[in-house]
Amino acid sequence: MPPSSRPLKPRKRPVQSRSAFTVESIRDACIQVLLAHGAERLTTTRVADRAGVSVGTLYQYFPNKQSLLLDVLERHLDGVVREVEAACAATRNADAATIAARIVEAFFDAKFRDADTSRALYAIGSDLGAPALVTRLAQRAQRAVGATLRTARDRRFEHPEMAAYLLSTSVIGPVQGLLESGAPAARVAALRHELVRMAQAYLRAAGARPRSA
Amino acid sequence: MPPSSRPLKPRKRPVQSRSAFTVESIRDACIQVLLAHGAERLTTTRVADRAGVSVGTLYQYFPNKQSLLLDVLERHLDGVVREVEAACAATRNADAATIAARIVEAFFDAKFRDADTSRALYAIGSDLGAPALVTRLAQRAQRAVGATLRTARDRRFEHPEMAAYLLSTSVIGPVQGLLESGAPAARVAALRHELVRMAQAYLRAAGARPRSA
DNA sequence: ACCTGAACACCGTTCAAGT
DNA sequence: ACCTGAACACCGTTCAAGT
Repeated sequence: MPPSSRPLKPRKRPVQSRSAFTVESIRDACIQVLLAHGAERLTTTRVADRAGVSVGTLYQYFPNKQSLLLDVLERHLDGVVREVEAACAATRNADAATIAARIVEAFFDAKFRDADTSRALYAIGSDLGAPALVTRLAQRAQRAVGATLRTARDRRFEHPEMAAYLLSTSVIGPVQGLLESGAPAARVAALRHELVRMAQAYLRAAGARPRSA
Repeated sequence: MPPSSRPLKPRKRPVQSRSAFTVESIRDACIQVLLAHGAERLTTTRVADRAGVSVGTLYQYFPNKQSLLLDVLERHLDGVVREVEAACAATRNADAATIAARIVEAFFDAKFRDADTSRALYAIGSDLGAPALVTRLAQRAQRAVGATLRTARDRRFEHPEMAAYLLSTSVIGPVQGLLESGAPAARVAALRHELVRMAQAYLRAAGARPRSA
């Protein structure tokens, strides 16, 4: 059946604790299969096998393959956004340079903490539905960033949302490229530092000093 | 058969002119189906139907579905890179701000010239093999950018390749976000302008003035 | 409540037969 | 040289039957 013709969300919620364990093992198996076989070899049967259940069980909790992949992707991205939000909360009222550095570093580090998984999950990014999810989570990050930018003690931004958008999204490409190419740690570290410089340079250019022009 | 177990490149080359037409119509049909039905409804039979040929014919020129998608994606990206390369060639020996502006604008405009197609093609980005292709073309762009940065009349860069990498990749995220969200033209224009500012601010920070410190 | 796995439909790919 | 389309294998999804 065409997977896009049905609602994707209404996956069943586990009621008993043994099934909560089942669902979690299916998610784990999904990532493992993704890492071991790649996205195109990822089969619902294979995931179920690896999880030690039958396909039927998988379909009791995930209405289709895509919803499983999106669920796994969402959990990953949610963790990343959570760390960005924490960085924002922690740098309120700091100067713009510090804010820029902490935010960029938070995103960067969250992505590279488990680089293999991050990389494998990019493979999901195409399935229709993923863009929407990514957009939604990106907006959450932008809200946090924008709110913090407004508190910068040494800068006043005319369009904090736009600055937040650029700050949040400009990191994506460089990071994605590093993950995909499997760059060595030294290069990763160098680019992390360079990204911070870029973010700071941008905020310096985009925000005016509040008192003295 | 698993699509990843066989070499993907050796697709047949058309010899007679009528078959050259056939191949081109298959490529066109592929984009049309992508736009009309989306990536997950894109079926080799559907593409062949739309192209007015049989599936068998499609498989004479493309060893499998993925190679067709990659071919279409490659043509698109190649065009984009070509425009970036042209912008680089045209701004040699200009000042860093001009170089930054022309390069960012070239990429931006190439992507938004046919925004629908650009957006639809992101759906391919996942198929294993696409990351490699994207990486390869991104490197081509970076070489061009790096070479031009070295000629900037008012700046001297310690690591022109790194600056080129950041300049090239930092545009990807913002543009992708705009395409996916279908942002209105006004917002697109505003962000285009802001991206230029960011690129310029970064080059100012990353490159030293040659004579007077 | 939860699990199983054979059965069904659809799609990628092939190949013997045509022009 | 090029094209056709029925045939085959594999995978997503379902559902009747089990505990």
